[in-house]
This record gives sequence, structure tokens and C-alpha cells, in this order.
Amino acid sequence: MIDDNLKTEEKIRIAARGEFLEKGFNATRIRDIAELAEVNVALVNYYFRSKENLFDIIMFDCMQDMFSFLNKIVNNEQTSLSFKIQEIVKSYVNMYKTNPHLPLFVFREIQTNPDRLIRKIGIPQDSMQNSYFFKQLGDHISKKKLGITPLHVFVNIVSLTILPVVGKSFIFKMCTFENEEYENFVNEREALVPEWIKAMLDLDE
Amino acid sequence: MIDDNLKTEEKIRIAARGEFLEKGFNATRIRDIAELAEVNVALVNYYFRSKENLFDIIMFDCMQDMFSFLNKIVNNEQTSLSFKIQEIVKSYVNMYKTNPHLPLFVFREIQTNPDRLIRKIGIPQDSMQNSYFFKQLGDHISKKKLGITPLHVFVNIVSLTILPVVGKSFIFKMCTFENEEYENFVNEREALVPEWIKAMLDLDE
DNA sequence: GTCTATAGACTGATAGAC
DNA sequence: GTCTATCAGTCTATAGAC
Repeated sequence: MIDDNLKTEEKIRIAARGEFLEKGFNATRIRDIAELAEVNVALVNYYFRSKENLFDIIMFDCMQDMFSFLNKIVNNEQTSLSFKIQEIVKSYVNMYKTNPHLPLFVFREIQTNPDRLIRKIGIPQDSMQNSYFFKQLGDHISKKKLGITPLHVFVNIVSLTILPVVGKSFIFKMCTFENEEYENFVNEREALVPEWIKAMLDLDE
Repeated sequence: MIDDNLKTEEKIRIAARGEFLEKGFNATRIRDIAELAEVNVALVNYYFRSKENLFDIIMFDCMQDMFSFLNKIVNNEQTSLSFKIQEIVKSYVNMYKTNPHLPLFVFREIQTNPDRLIRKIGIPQDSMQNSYFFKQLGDHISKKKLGITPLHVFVNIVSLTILPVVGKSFIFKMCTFENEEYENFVNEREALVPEWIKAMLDLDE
């Protein structure tokens, strides 16, 4: 599974990420990480000092994966509203394909231990409300005299895109699905969600 | 916090639910449950035999809370499409107020241990796809010739309503909020989400 | 850097007195 | 039913040999 040619440190990192994302901090054992990485247990502590420290490193990466591209999209002053909407949706659908456990993991861990994360991971507060995207949305909404706020629109985009990922098991519980079918379902939404949002905003182009 | 006049068994049950919902199975310690319930540690095992058994009981209740009202709404042949949409949204917003941790907890635990849950908790498979609600949606969609499926609509309703709950911490990460403000935000959505869904469906009444 | 062996801490569960 | 005391198991972390 994990490439043998990688350095030990990297093998541990990859294995740890897989385990933490799937099981969370408490249910993950250092022994499992070591086994998955095909290295000796003691090496995990040798390279990363403690389980908690290793977790923080993985978590930092995850937060980056979850937020950093978003900041790039929403602060680009060269792109249109509808382009930004498409990009956000596309990015999260893509995340689903490469990292299906990521959003649920991040949601849960922020909630479980918000202090540590806010302290360690430097995502600027208010990064959304001060973004160029929110300014564009605000201008558009007042021009069209719609009875909503930029925040509702943003939350709608995220909701329609991410819930099918974090709530996959919930949906599977009520509807029969093959995994492959579900992939199609999510792919369909990559095109549909921007359409729905644009309709909500009475946005043409 | 927990009423002293309750029977011991009930005090433990309430405390356990609080702990499991907030921290999940692994991060919860029997000792914490006992402390919160203000009873001796040994009594938790006396009444519930094991931590796992206690968890299963709590989980069963949670699944009921999460799914049972939904089945009632979607299989009612007397109510209109738009009424059903409103009811689903209202029920989940209400759940947010009384049980804010419930959806995230359920999502996570179904994913972590899907087998056990499917075995023990008797929610009929396909309950959604065979529901009267899906039939109504299907009829309406083909009448209006819309390019979507009932499942997309249902997922949209759940997404727009539940993501602000499960992803609360995510949203807090990017936007400054007081808890009270956020409650308002969710309340606004209780009226907005049905409007958005109806617009999506080109539904008048 | 990598291994074995083990210390040290924590947790779930129970025996037995009241 | 409730309590104290304790066992048995598991896990992280490290000391020390190679």
C-alpha cells in the first residue's frame, strides 16, 4: 500500500494520516500506524516524539487542505461570481475523490478540540466576510434586491457540496447505493450545484 | 446539571448520552460518565454491563431521534409536497436546538462502525426511495420536465438544513459569530430553505 | 537509524463488604 | 443497590543494545 522506497519518516506520516482521518485521534493506535507504515513501533516516537505531536502535524496539513485553496479562490479580484462558485464546488468535489474522510474528520476535530486548533493553525478569522467574493455577492444581492445575505449563499454552496460527502453514510442508510453509483451522483452535483446557486442569485452568465 | 431525583439508571443514561455525543465512543471514559451522573463508577457496569453495551443503547436512541420522525413525514399520503419539505426542515432545525451534537455524532459513528449499526438498528433499507414523498417528487419532476432526480432534491433539503449544524465549527472558523447570532442565522434558514427548494422545483403553493 | 524489552500510566470490569 | 479496592489488559513512551 505505502511505497517502500519512501523515507521512514514519510511512510509514518502517510500511514498516520490515513489512520487519524479514518478513526480519529483516540481510536488510532501508534501500533497500527507503525504496522501500516511497515516500520518498528519505536520509530514513530523517534521521528515524531509523541502521538499528540504527530496528530498536530497531520491536523495542520488537513486544515491547509481544507482551507487554503478556498482563500485563493475567494480573494481573486480577476474572476467573476459564477466562476468562483464553480471553482469552489469543483475543488470540494475533487477533495471528495482524493480525501473522502477529510471534511468529516475536520468538522469533528474542530468541535472536539477547538482551542488547540485555533491556537496552532493560523487561519485568519473573518477571512470569508472580508473576502472579495463576499463583496461581489453583497453588491449583486443589493442590485437584484434579493432577501438573503452573502453568508447564506456561501453556506449554501458548502452545504450542497460537502454534505453528500460527510453524510454519505447517512444517505446510504436510507437509499441503496453501490459505491460507484454514488460517485456518479456526486459527479452530477458538480454541475448541478453551481446551477442551483446561480438560480438562487438570479445570475445569468 | 442532572436531576438528583431521577433513578440511578436514568442518571447514568443521560450522562452517557451527553458524553458519547460530545466525545464519541473512544474518548469517553466510564469514570467521566459516573462523575457527571454523580454515581459510583461501579454502578455503570452494574446497570449496563459494559461500556459497549451502554453505547449501543444510546446509539439506538440517537438513530431513532434522527430517522423515525422522517419516516412519518415522508410516508404521509395526506400532505402536500411543500408541506413535507417544510416539516423536514423544521424538524431538523428543531433537532439542532435540542440536540446540537446529534447529527455529527451519527454521521461519524455510522462511518466508523457501519456493520454494527446496520445489524442492530432496524431502519429499513430503501425507506426513502420507496416513500410516498419520492413518488410525489418524481411525479412533479416529470410533469415540470426538470433535469433532476428526487434523490438530489432530498439531499438538497438535508444538506441546506444539516450542514450548518454539523459544520458549525467550520463556519465559525471563517466567520466571526456569537453563539446567539448563529442561532438567528439557523432560524432564518428554517424559512429560507423551503423557499429555495420550492424555487428549485418550480413549485407554487 | 533501527530494534527489543519494559516501564509507567490509564481504563474497563469485577469481587466482596456493607 | 451502593461502595472500596484491585485486577487484568492495553497503550504510549523510552532506555539501551546493535
